[in-house]
Amino acid sequence: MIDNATKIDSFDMAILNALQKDGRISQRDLADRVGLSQNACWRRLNRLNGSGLIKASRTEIALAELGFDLTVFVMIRTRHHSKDWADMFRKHVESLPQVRDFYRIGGDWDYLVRVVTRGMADYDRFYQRLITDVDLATVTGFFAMESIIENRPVDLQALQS
Amino acid sequence: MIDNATKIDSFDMAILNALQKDGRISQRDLADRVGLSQNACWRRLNRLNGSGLIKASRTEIALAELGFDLTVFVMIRTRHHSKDWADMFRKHVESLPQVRDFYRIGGDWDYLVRVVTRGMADYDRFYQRLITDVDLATVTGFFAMESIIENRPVDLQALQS
DNA sequence: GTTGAAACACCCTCAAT
DNA sequence: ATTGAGGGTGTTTCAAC
Repeated sequence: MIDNATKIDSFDMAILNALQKDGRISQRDLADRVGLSQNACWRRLNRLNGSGLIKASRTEIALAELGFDLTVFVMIRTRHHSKDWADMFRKHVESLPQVRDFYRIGGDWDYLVRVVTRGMADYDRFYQRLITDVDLATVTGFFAMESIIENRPVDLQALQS
Repeated sequence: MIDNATKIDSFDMAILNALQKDGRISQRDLADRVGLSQNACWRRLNRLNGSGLIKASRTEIALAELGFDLTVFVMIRTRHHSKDWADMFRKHVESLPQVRDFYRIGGDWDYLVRVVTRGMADYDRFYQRLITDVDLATVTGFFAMESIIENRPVDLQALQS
């Protein structure tokens, strides 16, 4: 899906870095920040937009202030390991609106789901729907007491040391 | 921190919903989508920007394509439960660049950290630094085999059923 | 890669309804 | 709440270097 001919240099990295932190930065400020002219920066941005490296731009909402104040990490162990069952289970989990992240993981557990709910009653609605008509071996929820860091941008230019 | 006088109606919810999905949507398209005039939409957007409900706008990068292809959920059990120790531990974890999310959780474990690394060697750098000079009871990593859903917007208007 | 300029789209404000 | 219009800002393209 990514154009492998796309070569990414440190200017591109700086652009992506800045966009991660602030998706609304103006092209003038972006150009200043990375040390390019507005024109050159625009050309690179255009290339990056076409490269597939930029997935989306999202506004982050203070969900807790709107009542979505309970985050739960749900670890799931399944009993079935066929392709068909896995496909069915995926669709089932994707259909639950409280789900924000959904990973297939290795180790003791098979899946990890991060759900954001409007309090415990809403979490229980999620849980009841999760286990309805689906045969799961174990389901355990780890309740977030405090979000210390959420969705922190990755430093693309960090030295590998 | 939130102005409690701010009343949020279904138009505001629709605006926040749209911004979650696309933080770069033009005000014209946004107004069309939520069914308001551009002018009315702008006024609401202004109010929302001042309300604290809008935290940030971030561009999501295809990190795996840039080599950041290993996501690990790290569960941590501590041995110390004083305020001072907790403050020190927080700063320690925040200083590690691979950390994207950091929660204090309830249940069997004390903390959950989501890290994104450039492969296993980079994860091991994180791990070694994590346990250096810090006395942890247990550290277990759950390695993501597949990201099925990542950072899905919350449907603010979903019926509570 | 750079600057500068023109054309266009978008944002913000205001007036009137 | 709405439409419409004007001015300022930001984006995009182009020409020249």
